[in-house]
Amino acid sequence: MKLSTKGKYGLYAMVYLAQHDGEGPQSLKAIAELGLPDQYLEQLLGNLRRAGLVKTVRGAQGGYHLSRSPEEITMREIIEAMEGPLSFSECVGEKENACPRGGNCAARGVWEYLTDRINGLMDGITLTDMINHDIKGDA
Amino acid sequence: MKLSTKGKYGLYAMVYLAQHDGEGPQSLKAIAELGLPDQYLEQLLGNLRRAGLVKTVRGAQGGYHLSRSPEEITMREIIEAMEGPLSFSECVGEKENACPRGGNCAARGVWEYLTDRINGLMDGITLTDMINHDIKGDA
DNA sequence: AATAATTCCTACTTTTTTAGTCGGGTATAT
DNA sequence: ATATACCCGACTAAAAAAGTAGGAATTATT
Repeated sequence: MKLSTKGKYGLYAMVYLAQHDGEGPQSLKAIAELGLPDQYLEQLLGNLRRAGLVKTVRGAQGGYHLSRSPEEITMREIIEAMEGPLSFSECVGEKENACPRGGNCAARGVWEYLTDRINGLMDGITLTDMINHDIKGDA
Repeated sequence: MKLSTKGKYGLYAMVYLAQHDGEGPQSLKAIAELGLPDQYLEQLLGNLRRAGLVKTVRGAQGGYHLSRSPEEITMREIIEAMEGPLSFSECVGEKENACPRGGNCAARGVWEYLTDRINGLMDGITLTDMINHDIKGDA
C-alpha cells in the first residue's frame, strides 16, 4: 500500500505554493525546481486546478497560486484530487453490490473502518500544518 | 491510494482459515471457492507461509491452517506479508537520504505520521475482530 | 504590432507493477 | 502404487503509472 508519485508531486507542489502564498503567481518552472519533471508536473497542476485547489494566471508573468488560504486546504483534498478517493475495495463506495462474497463479508467492515479513519487523518492536516511541521505527535 | 488484490485475497484467505480454525488443514481448492483464481492464490499462500502466518500439511488430505490463534494475528501482519510494509515515501524507511529535497522537507513529517497511524490502526484489528464484525466504530 | 513568457490540452510512448498462467517437482495418506 | 495436494520458478498478459511531445491559446512587455 503506497502513494503514487502523482500524489506526492501534487502535495509537494501545493506545499511550494503555500510557502509562496501571497507572492503572486508561481510559474511551473519555479515549482519544478523542487526536482520534479516539469511536463509531468504540468498535467498534475491541471488536476489541481480542475479540482478547484489552485487558480492560474495565463500569459507572461503568469503561473499558479492557491485558490484558498493554506489553512483551509487539507491533505485529503490534495490526495483525492490527484488519485481519486481512497478505496480499499469496490464493495464499499458506489458499487456496493459488486461483491461476489455477498452482503455480510467479514472484510467489508474493515474496509469501511479503515477508509473512514484514514480520511479522517488526512482531513486533519492542512497545508499550514505541513509547512509549520505542526503535525500532532502520537496521541 | 488503494489496496492491491494481493492484499485483499490474502486477507480473504486468512479470514477463511480463521473461520475454519481447528477443523484441520483446508485445501487450496476449498479456499479458492471464495471466488479467487486458485493458481494465483497458491502463490499468495506461499507468501503467507513464508511470513510465518500459516502452516501447511503436504500430501493427500493436506492443506493450510493458521500458525497462531486468530486473535493473535493482525491485519497489519497479513497486509505486510502480501505487499510489504506500508510506505508513503522512500525517504521515511531505510533510505532516508534519498530525498532530493533534503532533510527538512515539509512533507516528511506527514509521511511518518500517516504511516505510524495507519500501521497502528491495522495493528488493532485481529482476525477474530474481523470474523466477529467487531471493529470498533468511530471514537 | 510583434515577441516572449507562460498556461492549456490531447495524444503518444515507455516503464513498472499487478495479475494470472503453466508445468514439472515433492511429500504423504490411503 | 496411486491419487491428492502443496512447492517452486519462470513465463505472459494486462493495466496503471510515469514521463514526453508538440502545438494552441492567452497576456505582459517592448
